Parts: sequence; C-alpha cells; structure tokens
Amino acid sequence: MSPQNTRPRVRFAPSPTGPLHIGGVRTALYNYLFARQTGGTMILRIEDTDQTRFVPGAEAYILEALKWVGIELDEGQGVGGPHEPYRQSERKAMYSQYAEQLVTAGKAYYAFDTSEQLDAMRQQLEGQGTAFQYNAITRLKLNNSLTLPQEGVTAKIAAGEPYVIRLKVPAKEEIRLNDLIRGWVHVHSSQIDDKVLMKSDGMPTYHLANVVDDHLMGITHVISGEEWLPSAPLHVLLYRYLGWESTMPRFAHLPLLLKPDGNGKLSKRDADLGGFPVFPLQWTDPETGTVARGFREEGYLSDATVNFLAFLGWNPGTEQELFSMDELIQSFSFERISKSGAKFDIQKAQWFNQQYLRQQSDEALAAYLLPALEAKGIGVTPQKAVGIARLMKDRVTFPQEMLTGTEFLFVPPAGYDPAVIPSKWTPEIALVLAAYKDELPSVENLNADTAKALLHSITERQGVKMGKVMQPLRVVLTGGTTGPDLMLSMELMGKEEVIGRLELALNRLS
RNA sequence: GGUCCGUUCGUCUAGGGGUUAGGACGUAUCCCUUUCACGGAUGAAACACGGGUUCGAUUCCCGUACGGACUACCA
Repeated sequence: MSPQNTRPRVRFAPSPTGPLHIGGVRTALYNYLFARQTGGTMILRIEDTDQTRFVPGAEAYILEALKWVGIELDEGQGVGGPHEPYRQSERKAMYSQYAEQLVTAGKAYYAFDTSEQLDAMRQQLEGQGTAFQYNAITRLKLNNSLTLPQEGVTAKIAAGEPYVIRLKVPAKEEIRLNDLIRGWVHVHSSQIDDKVLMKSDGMPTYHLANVVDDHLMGITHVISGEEWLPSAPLHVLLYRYLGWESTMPRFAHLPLLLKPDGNGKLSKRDADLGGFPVFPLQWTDPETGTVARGFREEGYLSDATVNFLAFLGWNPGTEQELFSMDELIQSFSFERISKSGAKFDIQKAQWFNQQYLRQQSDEALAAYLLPALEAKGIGVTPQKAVGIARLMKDRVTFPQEMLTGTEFLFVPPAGYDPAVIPSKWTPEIALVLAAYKDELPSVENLNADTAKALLHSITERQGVKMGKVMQPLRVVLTGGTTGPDLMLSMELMGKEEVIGRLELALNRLS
C-alpha cells in the first residue's frame, strides 16, 4: 500500500430527514478533527435510502450548518470527488450486485414475507410476552428462498412479486470488534436478526449501503454515535461475507448527548422545554411552518459552539478550556473521549459564548451592530458602533444583548425611575446638575475622562459626595438605575445630547 | 422483556492501589465599584451499592442497582 492509501479517510453520513441535530454536528466535528490532525480526508455522504423520509431543504441545511461551524469538506456531496455520486439514492444501481453476491455465496436469501405479515406476527407474539425475530430459527418457518423450492422462488421473482434480501446471520458465532473508544465488544450472532439488506423498492437498507459505500470510498475510520454500536457487529459480518474484512474500517462509537435533566437522548422537545436550541441553524419545517431555533440565530458564535461541542465527551487532559479549531485539531485523540453520555448543559455553552464574545475586537462587533441598528431604524456612525461594542461587550453573553438596555443612547428617556426620582432629586443635587449643564459647553472634547473630571470639580466645589450625584444623573440621562459605565455612555451620547437631557430634566423636575 | 454499553461534586470532567480526590460551569458569601454587570477572593458540593483480591481500594475482579442505546423493508 502506498502512503497515500494509509492516510485516514473519514465520512460524515447524515440522512436528510430534517435539520441536522447538534449531536450530529459534534459527530461531524470529531470526524473533521481526526481527518485534519492526520492529514486525512473528510467526506460528506448523504444517506437518503429512505425515500419516505426525505425532507426538502435538509441537505442544503446540512451543508450550511457544516460551513457555519467551520468544517471544511475535502470530498463528497456539495464538493464532488473521485467517488461521485455521494448521494446514496443516486448510487442505487450499485448495491444490488453485492446483495446478489451474498445470495450466491449462501450468505443471504430472498424473503417474500410482507411487512404487514411480519408486523402481525410481532404483535401477536408481543401479546404473549416474547419478541419476534427473523433469525436462524424462525427463518425456517417463513416465506423465503431457504424454505421455498427453487422453482417457486424463481417463479415468484419472475412474476414480479415483491421481495427483500436478508442476511443469513449464523446461528452460533461470537462476533468481536475492537472499538477505538470502547475496546473489545463481543456479541453473539444469535442476538442479531436476519437484517434486510435490500428493500422491496430496490433500495438498500442503511446497513448494506453503509458497508458498501464505506468500502468503495476507502473509508478507514467510522466515527459515529453510540446508537450505532448494536449494529456494528452486523456490519463486521457484512465486511467478512463480502470479502472485505482485511480492509474493514476501524470503529469509534461516540457517547451520546443526553437531556439536561431527566433521562434519555437529547431531543427537539428539550429545546422547547428548556428554551435553548438543539440545532445549529434555525429551521423552518417545510410542511408545518414550525420554526426551530438555531444556535447561530440565538447569537452563539460558531467558534464558541465548536468549543462547547468538542468538550461534550472529550477533554484534553489539561486545564485549558478555550480551544480554537486549530488547537482542537492538534489535541484531539480517541483515547480522551469518554465512554458515558454527556448531559447537555446550555449554561456551559453560554459561558463559552461569553468568553469568545469578548475576544472579538470592538470593530468586529461593530460590524454586527451596524446592520442590526439599521434594522431597528437607528442610524449611527461606525465610530459610535465601535464605542457601543466597547461599552457593552464585557457585559453580555450574546451580541444582540448589546442592543438591549442601550436604547437610551439614541432616545431620551420618556420618564424617570420613580424609585429614585423624586426621592433622591434634592435641591442640592439639582444645583450640582444645573452647574454641570452650564459648564459642559466649555469642555472642548467631551469624553469619559473629561466628563468625569468636570463633575468631580463641581461636586467638590459644592461639597456634595460623588456617590449622591451619580444615581440621579444616571436616571436623568438614561431613565433607569442600572446600565453600563455612565461616563462612557455620555461620551457616546455626545455633548449636545447630554446637555439637552440635563436641561429637559431640570425643567421637568424643578 | 432481551442484547450491548456505561456509572467521580447539580452539570462537564481530571485522576488513579496509599491524594487535603483537582479543574470548569452553575451556586453561596465577601471584595472591587456611581448602578447593573465584569473582575477578584473564599466556601458548600462527588468516587452508586455489596462482595472479593490486597497490608491497603474510589482505582483491579465479580455481582447488584441505576442509567442509556438498540431491538423496522428508519437511518
């Protein structure tokens, strides 16, 4: 094998059945980190073999979501490559030959039982407290090419009777696989049922398509969620029977993302309950029009989202928590992925976001603020937007929060907080602020420092404590009692505006 | 029900035969401060249980309990 061929090839293989779940994003991320770290290839394959569950727009959503979090594809749907097509529905013709190969080798068989018949059997047995399995024992009593005479089988097929191809799972065999995260996993073949490989509509099932495509595309490592662990032994069997065991990929089964409270897998319902997103991007259901919130739209920065997701089930073993994508690529390893599921804690995500937000430059945040303000019908200069970013960024978790509680920067207060005014609006304070108003025009360059210096000199001269003045001043200028640094706020409002508001207050309150 | 996988503070986790069991989020108190935040300091908070093995087990083994995944002609 040339060195070229030994370089890892990994794939992310979602189904376009709706918006990509955030857990799927993490799976894609781990694939990507591994690919980049090893100089390998990251592939996107669309597993759309179930035509009944196809959702328009889902594939575009997947592409956009991956792009948003910064996962670059080397090959696959959307970017092309040597193994096109990358949509399984378009590869339909490739699969049946392998299923037939298995039938010829005696490792698979045709089955004519309809889903209705099987469902009925399941129901009936369930009533008796046992589960039905299509397996080494029951297959002998069912309607398939193992029980039917050869002529009957060919006749049925020739007559166009619908059939599936099932894997003939051995009755007694120990199947082992060495998972990169879990170590050796043993499963007895008697526990595996005769899985359908080819459906009656001519499409392969996930199991066949997955194994065939992974082999054909030279996949070396299958990194996927723990929900696939139970079917991994089946896939081992498939690789073996297809004669591909020597080049079978390594498996790595990731721990699941769990509900924040209670039990179970993280689901869309949790998002509605907890008021947080479980999808990377906002998604509007094409049928119902229901909108599901997205991390991006909620104000999560993609770097923060990536960092947060990477740490759900993995850690570097050091005390560093803030990792850029490049650092994650450097540090990633399968050994440091934990085995147990991780509860989804949105507060940690918010903390990451806060950290990344303040790493942003004022200019970068201003670039966000300008259009957002414009949408609100507020026009500001770029310099003022930079000022707002500087004023607010250490105080908020999400960019949009820079605009809540800062209306006062653009609009004079309609009224004053009654808890402060009039009780703290004493004649003494009124005198100080009147003097402030009168002397402000002489300040050449009003900024936080000069504004503060002038107020200081006046309070000192009049023998009033600064602390007594600040609260009334804030209320008079902003209407409220809490908010960002007042001196900086005055700088942003501008001298004329401050004077105007003081004048207005003195008139209103005297 | 069956099979498989798992179990360290509320949460994410580090650690590992002898430790004051470490960090982060959250939380509490205090400090800073013109307010609210930010920031700083300090605190509360965990090895599921029972048996082994061992001088010694939270760490290794076995059970039990609990949790999760899977159990479709869905992926």
